[in-house]
Amino acid sequence: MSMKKAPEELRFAAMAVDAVIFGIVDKKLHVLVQNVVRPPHYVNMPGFPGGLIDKTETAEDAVERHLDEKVHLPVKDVYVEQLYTFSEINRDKRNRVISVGYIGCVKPDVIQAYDYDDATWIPVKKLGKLAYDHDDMYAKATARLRGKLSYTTVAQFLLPNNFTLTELQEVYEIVLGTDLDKRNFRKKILALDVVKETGRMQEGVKNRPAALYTFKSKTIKELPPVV
Amino acid sequence: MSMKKAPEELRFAAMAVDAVIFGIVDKKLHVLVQNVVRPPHYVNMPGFPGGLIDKTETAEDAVERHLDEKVHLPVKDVYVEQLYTFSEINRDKRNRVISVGYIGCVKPDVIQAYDYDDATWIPVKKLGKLAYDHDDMYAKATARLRGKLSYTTVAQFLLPNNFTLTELQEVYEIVLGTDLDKRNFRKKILALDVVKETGRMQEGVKNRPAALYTFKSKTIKELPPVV
DNA sequence: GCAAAAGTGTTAGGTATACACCCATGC
DNA sequence: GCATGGGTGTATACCTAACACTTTTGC
Repeated sequence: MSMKKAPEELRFAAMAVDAVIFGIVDKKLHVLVQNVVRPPHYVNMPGFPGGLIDKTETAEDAVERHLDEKVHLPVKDVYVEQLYTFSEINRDKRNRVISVGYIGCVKPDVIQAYDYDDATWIPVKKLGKLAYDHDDMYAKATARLRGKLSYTTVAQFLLPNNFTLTELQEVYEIVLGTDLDKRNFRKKILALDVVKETGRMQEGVKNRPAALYTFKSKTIKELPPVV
Repeated sequence: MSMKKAPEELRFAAMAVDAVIFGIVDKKLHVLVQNVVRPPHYVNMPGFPGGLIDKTETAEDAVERHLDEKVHLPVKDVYVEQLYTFSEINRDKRNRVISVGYIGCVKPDVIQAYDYDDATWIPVKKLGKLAYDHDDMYAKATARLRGKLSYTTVAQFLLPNNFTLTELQEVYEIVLGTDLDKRNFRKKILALDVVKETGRMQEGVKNRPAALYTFKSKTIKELPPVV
């Protein structure tokens, strides 16, 4: 079956996707940005990676392709979900572009091994003015991330497969910006029955080694509020 | 300033909006549907109202315009928020159309006064197969409505400005599909401090008249879970 | 033996749940 | 006076929050 184009006068806009990819490095929340080169309005301003949707793709396909092509992040390394669609008429000052925004999370080992010059992981506290309407996109993205963290098991996509309960707690503290009580956090998370002990221990640490845990399910699950 | 079109080969898709509008009639949750006439695939199948985004509009503008034009629901009568963007390649079998879905809520008096033949409020329990991917859209829409009801003051958009606490409780029961305890519900909702007594009472009821309440704020607010 | 992080329980306060009867009104 | 829905309080179980010391390891 062949898909026809809509009549020309209806196709005034290009469709794009953009992705706000989060990750934790050095106990700080980071996002992946790339300089935008789109004269005359946005030259060397950081923005979130993205690009146009192709006629053979869904938006989900497009975001995966652009993450791979533009910033060398293969699909398998990133959890993505749709965030919000941005359609302000002048959001891209050159042409009308409507963009479907996504959020994503990557595990720390992916960031550690990240080796691509044209994109940068920057701590969210150091984010300045971004290209297009990406400031707005960032605001929606962090709000979503915080919500998801409390009510789902997204934390698993910001951690290695095996992690200590302290590391898990730190994910919550870093993203939510609050300190949590160690004993209460452990009681809560264990009661939720989403993680299990691997039986293995931390190695090569210069203090008492912690037990390593893993999420029982590899997929995101809804939860009663963790925090 | 004039907005250029993107190059022709990038503009393969038309952009649309669709809106799942909820309302309560006779203590049952209803949605507004309209028969789709789009031969050869969708003829006289119910679908949610919507239409194309125009080059001078944002998606939000478009959804408001189409609700007004296609189903005679003026903006002022409906609370709308963006839901999700649907981009499956064959979601509209004739042309490539990407649609930004919205959910909306209207107050019962709007439905009571509703007088337009080309659209119908139907009880959600009677929804059958819908046009396009609107089944999927409906699933996302109800899930969102349930979430919003528990964590925000959306209920205000499904009720008259003045309502009894029993009516408020019924909104929760109808949408969430659960029975709630009257005393506990009242304690909870009053503790949240979002409604206030108007000082007025129900009139013309054949039993003890209930006190009328109103929401303190006309806009949606986040809440700790009501239910 | 010291520095560093791991691991572990109890108490008190507050919140959620379960539950039943009297009240005001119209007819 | 009866039918209808309005309005109210208490006791218990559960959950949350606050809080400090001992353990294990590397150096």
